[in-house]
Amino acid sequence: MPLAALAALLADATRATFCLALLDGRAWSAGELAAHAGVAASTASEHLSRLVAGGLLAEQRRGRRRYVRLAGPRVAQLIEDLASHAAHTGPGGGPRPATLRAVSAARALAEARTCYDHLAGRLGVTITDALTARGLLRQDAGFALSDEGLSWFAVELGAPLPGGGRRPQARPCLDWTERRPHLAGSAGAVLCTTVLERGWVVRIGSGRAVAVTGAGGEALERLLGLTAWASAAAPRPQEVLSARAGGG
Amino acid sequence: MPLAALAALLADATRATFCLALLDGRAWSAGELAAHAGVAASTASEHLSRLVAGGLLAEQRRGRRRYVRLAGPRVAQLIEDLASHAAHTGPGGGPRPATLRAVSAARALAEARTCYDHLAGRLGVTITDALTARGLLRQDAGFALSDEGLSWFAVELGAPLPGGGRRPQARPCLDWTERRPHLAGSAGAVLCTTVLERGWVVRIGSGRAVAVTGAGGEALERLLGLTAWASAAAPRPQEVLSARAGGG
DNA sequence: AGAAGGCTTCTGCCGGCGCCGAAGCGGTGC
DNA sequence: GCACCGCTTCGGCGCCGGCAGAAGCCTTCT
Repeated sequence: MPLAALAALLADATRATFCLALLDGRAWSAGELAAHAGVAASTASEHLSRLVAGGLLAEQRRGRRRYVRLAGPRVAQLIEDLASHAAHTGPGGGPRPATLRAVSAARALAEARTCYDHLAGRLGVTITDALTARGLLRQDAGFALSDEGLSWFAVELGAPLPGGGRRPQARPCLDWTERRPHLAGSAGAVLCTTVLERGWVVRIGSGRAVAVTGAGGEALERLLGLTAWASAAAPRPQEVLSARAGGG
Repeated sequence: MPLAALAALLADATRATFCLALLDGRAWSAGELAAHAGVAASTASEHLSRLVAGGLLAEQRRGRRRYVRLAGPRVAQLIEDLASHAAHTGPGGGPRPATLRAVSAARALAEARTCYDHLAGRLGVTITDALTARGLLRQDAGFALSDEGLSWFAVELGAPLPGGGRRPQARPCLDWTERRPHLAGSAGAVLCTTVLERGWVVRIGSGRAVAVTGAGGEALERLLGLTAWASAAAPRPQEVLSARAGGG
């Protein structure tokens, strides 16, 4: 596949909207995506077929529904990189949110969200900084876990990293809102899965926004010395609303 | 700038050809690019204007010539990532070279080439592996230079790395031909600049292909224990021909 | 079995984009 | 000053692609 053909898949506003929505790492149905992008079902169907044929999306038919998700971490990284570059390019920097509701949703997303399969936003960046300050993650000459970092995942967190796979254990992912790198790769995925499984972090709304729970605040303080979420209240109601809106 | 607009810049075969050619890190004139892509000067002019306006290229007017280059390392990385993903996607894998001359050029490129501002091909991957085997570069839990690696650049190579900049000192760049990562980032750039300055590696033809000289072979053996280029002959004539052809 | 719902295919419309050649502009060389 | 050269702008052509609506298929629900 030539480079231009791959880029053409993302060069349409509707398909780009699909891919950005799918960055939440979950599977969406064709109808959900159509409504999200504001196009007819027939239009969405054709777009999805092209994205699947191009290898960007993986589909799964369940009854009369067609569920679709990003084809894998590499695709997510590619879209994330493109989106990050796009956001920091051009005259205006980026479109500003129009409605009050959009502002609330944007604020919730900037605070804490998932980025495909890892944590992003202020939460993701703060955790990454804490790992670095504790000598668990090296950012000075690249981006890699130290030996202490590897044992921290296995012993302190109790979630050892898979080894030997082709996927890098640690890689930087440029955060849209913070404009600084946060932890991605299999370590980022393990961390995100773990905190969600243990109820330390919960999804709010139906989109990418998440919030730290009380137990999560305690865990972050115990494991990483983070006090910012130590006595965090439950997420405020207006931030829960329509968290699926917005691409960031 | 929306994601779709950025992708649209690369979604045209002619513009993609321009960007891939510019991955050699040097400045091309508008006419050179037009000839390379096989389009009229007027067509190339319009494409270049769009790429410059979109922030992908930086231009420099010199007299009646318009020189253009990639806007920076981030752009180069983005295009490299997209091209790498595109090359490994799709049914056929990729187009095969047609002519004998193209085969020779492709072989030279696979052996050793520049990738924007660092070394790639078998040479780049082998150096990266040697750095890793000597404990100078960690790839097991990410991608970062060790403290020994930092001092290796300063003491052994005699080219200390710039510190404190926003650009990562070490990052992986997936090699098209080897399908494995090689060293990029400021460390990769310093290494490439150094070996070119000292005549250890020379450009062959007008494109991205390079070759290790006799002095270079000795240096690689002394610094990294690499014997593969220790008694390398001068580059063979047919590999010099039309090394500018091919996008790889 | 019948009805409803989700998705797909087909058709036609329309706008945008890539392309070229011709003409024009500015810089360079003789 | 004149000719040449590289690039740009303009006009026009043709094609591709995105879009919605109608019709149809298949699954699920009642």
